Amino acid sequence: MPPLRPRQQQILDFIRAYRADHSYMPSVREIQAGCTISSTSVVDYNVRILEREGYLRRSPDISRGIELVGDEPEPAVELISVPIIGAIAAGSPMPVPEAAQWAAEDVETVSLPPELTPRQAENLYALRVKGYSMIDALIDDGDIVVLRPTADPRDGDMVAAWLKLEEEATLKRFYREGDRIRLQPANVQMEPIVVPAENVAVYGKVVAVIRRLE
Amino acid sequence: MPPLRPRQQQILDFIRAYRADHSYMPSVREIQAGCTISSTSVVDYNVRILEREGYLRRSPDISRGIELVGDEPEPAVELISVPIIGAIAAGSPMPVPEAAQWAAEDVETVSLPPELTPRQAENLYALRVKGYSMIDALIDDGDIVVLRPTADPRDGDMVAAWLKLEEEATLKRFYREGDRIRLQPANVQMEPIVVPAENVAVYGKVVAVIRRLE
DNA sequence: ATGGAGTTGGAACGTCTGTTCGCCAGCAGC
DNA sequence: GCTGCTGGCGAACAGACGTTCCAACTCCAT
Repeated sequence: MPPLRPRQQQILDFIRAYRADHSYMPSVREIQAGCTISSTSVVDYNVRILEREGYLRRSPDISRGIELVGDEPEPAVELISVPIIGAIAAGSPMPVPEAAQWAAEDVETVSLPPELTPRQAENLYALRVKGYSMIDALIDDGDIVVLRPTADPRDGDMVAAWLKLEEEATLKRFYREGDRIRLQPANVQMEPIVVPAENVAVYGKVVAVIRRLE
Repeated sequence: MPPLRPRQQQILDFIRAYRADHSYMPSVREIQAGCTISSTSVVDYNVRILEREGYLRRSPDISRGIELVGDEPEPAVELISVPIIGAIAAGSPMPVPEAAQWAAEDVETVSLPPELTPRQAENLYALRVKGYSMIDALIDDGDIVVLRPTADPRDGDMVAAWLKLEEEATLKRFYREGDRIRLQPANVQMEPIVVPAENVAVYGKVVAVIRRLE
């Protein structure tokens, strides 16, 4: 990465400082005011460079849609315990994660090593896979999948989806295509399925798969 | 704090999940869509209650100006560290585990949680899978396989085998059939291969597979 | 029923905010 | 001189977004 121009460094510093004060991100005009820049276009110009250089990401047309990369507050969490709240299989209803269940003492749990811990490690839960219906996602009978509730999955995310009409749970890669959704098996040899968005409920995003063979 | 209404709990869950996915906060309309609410005013109404009850804070007139109050980390236990001594791919020679390598400081390692630790946990090593040639063992590009050296594998064990003639590494279930060996893909839809015993070198037995998706 | 409190639905208003476009100033190379 | 490049400026546009108002609906005690 080439060294940043003063302006860009100034803007980056401002965003970081702002981030420390609020949990939302600054708007272009707030950056403008904070760095005493006289036009929003200058901010846009430099933020665009910062994005190109990989210092941050932007979501187009979204207010305050800046995301700092490498912003993990990650205070070296050593080992976190994730409850296995049920099983997932094609044709049986999917367990819905509820905070109430997590307090229960009799739930089995699995621990995640640091390498497996996602940046955001809140509200994780795990499911045991029953049967071979997830085999196109490269997931075997007995595997443990670790999930995180997701508000709106991004294209390419591996998600646990419930097909309402078919009454079937499935693990596939998620792609939005207009008002329909393409679910793509992880196994490149297999064909995707495309369904209307209203037929799909996404319960979570797969953050890890664990298979124990001995 | 009084118990939350379902709507409010739903909205709170959505905001938390959303925040796991982005570093900025959801807009009112995104909450609306994500919770399948038919009006933004309903969102506003309930978010107002959540604010009054102290679950979050809002900055008036600011896009995505919601802030969650309170964030917390987690405890820890024990875990063992396994060195990743190389990569495995069809066609490239398989790294041989040597105690000498393990002392090296620059080797990457992966930690195994207690649930993944086999009873016999000595001399474990791990390999990173390159490419899609192990897909019939339900193993994806980038997966980590944890192995234990084995003298004579038992039938049904998943082993890392080196096919001498083909110069190919592979992960398959191991079955002895007289003076030949049947290597059976984990994927039940795929066909086994049968080779003479002298064409197979077994480097280790797979005790766990770890896949990280985020 | 009856009324009121709690909640939802629909729509509109006005502001907030990202984005774009044209223009200008310096500066290096030819 | 001309040209291209970088960086800054100002204004305007279009869409994103918070907010508000009002009608309607549910539920429950009266």
